[in-house]
Amino acid sequence: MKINVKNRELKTVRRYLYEKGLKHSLKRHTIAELFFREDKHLSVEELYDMVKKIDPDISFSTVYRALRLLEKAGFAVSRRFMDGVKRFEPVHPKEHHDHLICIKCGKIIEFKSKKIEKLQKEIAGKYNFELLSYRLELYGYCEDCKKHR
Amino acid sequence: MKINVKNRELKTVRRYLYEKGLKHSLKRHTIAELFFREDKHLSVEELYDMVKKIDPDISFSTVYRALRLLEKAGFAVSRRFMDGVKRFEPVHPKEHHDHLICIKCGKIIEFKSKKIEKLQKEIAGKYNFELLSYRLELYGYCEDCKKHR
DNA sequence: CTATTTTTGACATTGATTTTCATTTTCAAT
DNA sequence: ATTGAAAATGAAAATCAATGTCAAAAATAG
Repeated sequence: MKINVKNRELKTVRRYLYEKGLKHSLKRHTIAELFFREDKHLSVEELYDMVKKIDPDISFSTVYRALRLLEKAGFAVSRRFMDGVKRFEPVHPKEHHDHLICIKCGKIIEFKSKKIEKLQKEIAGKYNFELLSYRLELYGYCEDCKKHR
Repeated sequence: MKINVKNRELKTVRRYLYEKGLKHSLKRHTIAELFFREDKHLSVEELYDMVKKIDPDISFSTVYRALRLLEKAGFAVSRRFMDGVKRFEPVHPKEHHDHLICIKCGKIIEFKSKKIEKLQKEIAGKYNFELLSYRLELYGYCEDCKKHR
């Protein structure tokens, strides 16, 4: 039996809003649903362009604020890759992961490596750092793009 | 006998400028000297603030352009950490390195790990990526800051 | 020293992000 | 269903870092 991740996320979002005394609107719902469905790294701009096709009356501001809200609530995290643009991705109840980024087509692939994590902890320990988070990004040409460049 | 890194860098910068038909100005010299002397990750803003104390007649533009020039010439590289601000660091004739960043005081420590690099190559290979560059940043509290937080 | 070319400073522009504020919508209590 | 208080929304403005423009100033070759 398959769990419907998207609906579970949306229910939790609704509960969060309720607990915080915030309101649940159709527009917010549309945005969050699409965001969870896509389940990718998206900039405000990118998500806005997709949202527009579903409901042209949703403004950039609303998409922007919805993503900030999702982030504050812990349903999304944001990061900037080398282009300097902030991108959001849904947070899943899954482990930390890192990114392979194609510098030609922009494709982003997630991966994880326990071995690398272990080495990172060792390094932090060596410098007496209290390690809280980290980012590892690998840049290059993806399988498709390295053929035609 | 200690090698004067700073002067070696400046000589090379001067030669680079000459080869490119560019001019060597006192202001450029002041900026580059300070940049190499500090030998840290600095934003244009940060370097500008330091430069001002030496020569208040140097403008932000000039510092900005000097750093871009150093970057183009290969004497500096730039990157953005999580605060989204571009920072430059002098390039030394040494290997790739990564960063430990204190989220309280902003201190940046460099480190390298051959083991991690090897694992990265393996991962890129697994996804048929042609790996060109990468960044690894570890965030947390440094030795000093974890005491007083 | 002078002519030519580059550099500089001040300001303008860009592009992304964030804030403002007047208006509209939501939601709980009637 | 109506209403009133609080929150959400859209459009526009403000912000902020990064970058571009251009007339005036400075550097270098001759």
